[in-house]
Amino acid sequence: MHDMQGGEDLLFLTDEQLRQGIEAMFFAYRGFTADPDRILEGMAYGRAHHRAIHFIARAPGTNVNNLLAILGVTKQSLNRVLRTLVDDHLVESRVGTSDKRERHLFLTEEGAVLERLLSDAQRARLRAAFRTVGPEAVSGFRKVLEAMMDADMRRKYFDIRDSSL
Amino acid sequence: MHDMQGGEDLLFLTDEQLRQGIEAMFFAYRGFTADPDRILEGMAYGRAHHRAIHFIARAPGTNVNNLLAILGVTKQSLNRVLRTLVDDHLVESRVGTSDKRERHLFLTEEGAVLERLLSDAQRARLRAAFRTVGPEAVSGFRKVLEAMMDADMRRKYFDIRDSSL
DNA sequence: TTGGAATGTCAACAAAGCTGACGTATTATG
DNA sequence: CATAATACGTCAGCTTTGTTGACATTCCAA
Repeated sequence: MHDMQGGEDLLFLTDEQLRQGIEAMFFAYRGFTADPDRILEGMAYGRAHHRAIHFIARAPGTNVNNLLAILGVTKQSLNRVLRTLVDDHLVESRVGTSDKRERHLFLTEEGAVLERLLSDAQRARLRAAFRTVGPEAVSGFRKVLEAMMDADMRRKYFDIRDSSL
Repeated sequence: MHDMQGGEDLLFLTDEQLRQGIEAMFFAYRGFTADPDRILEGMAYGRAHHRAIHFIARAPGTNVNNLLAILGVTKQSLNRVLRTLVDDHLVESRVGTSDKRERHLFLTEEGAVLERLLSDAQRARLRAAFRTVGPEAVSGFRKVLEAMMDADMRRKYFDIRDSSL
């Protein structure tokens, strides 16, 4: 009994291949967060602080509502994180100019230092991985991740992406 | 002033590209867990239960220590999850045959039903993404994820992968 | 027979999510 | 102008999932 189909084109969608994809995501995400986690343990901060710092660095002057939408948490949860960062002078919260109800968020010098420390570690891992596999594979990696996002998250991802070109 | 280098080969490692990779991982992981999370909310289970169920389904008869190593949590944390699953008759814990200190873990019929429900949902999302981008991109996706793992996790990933062929 | 391994369990705690309720500016709107 | 809606902050309490530390049991192996 020989193969009826083209092989590669159909076989890559078997349940087994999909399960391997699932496990790859699981293990890779652990590696992805491992270095920043290590840096933050001991400090009074965690992964939630890292995420906030990352997106404030990425979109300086963003307001709380926007950050809320990107992070996908409640304002109470974000506020707890943001409060410690503001108290510790890593983040500055400025009253809005056009709309004074809004707060615009910026990293302080000190905040930018921590941000760089964290993102250097995370980028180093990604850079090593990217270098190992080559640009072709990286392109595929990005395509799959983008296709995997929820539609509204994909919109936000491209928003941030396109606003920093 | 014209380009001195090949472009693609060096540009794909700019900090901007790496940051986009980081954000792609963040948003994609959210999508990756969204469907199982939705299914589990309302039941008394969470993501931790899903992970345990997944790897027990994947390696039936695995012992606690092995599961501990794969999941990367403490035995106390795993035990809490495992206990509820055993109490609810989703997981069976059999005393080891060769080494009676060990417990071998299996899904019950009922457990297998839930496992299928969860993994069908998760696989459906991955399948859709994979179909959208094509086998070439999927291959790149897998390569990058594997390169991103910690060395010991990569070993475990391949162990599981190769044991179910 | 004795030390170490595998497992289970108790207690206490922390990080980070959640809901609900409420207060206070500020802006928008009828 | 009065009122509604928005943006933000905060209090209280709860859940999930992780952590340490301590201790008991069972069993394998030297």
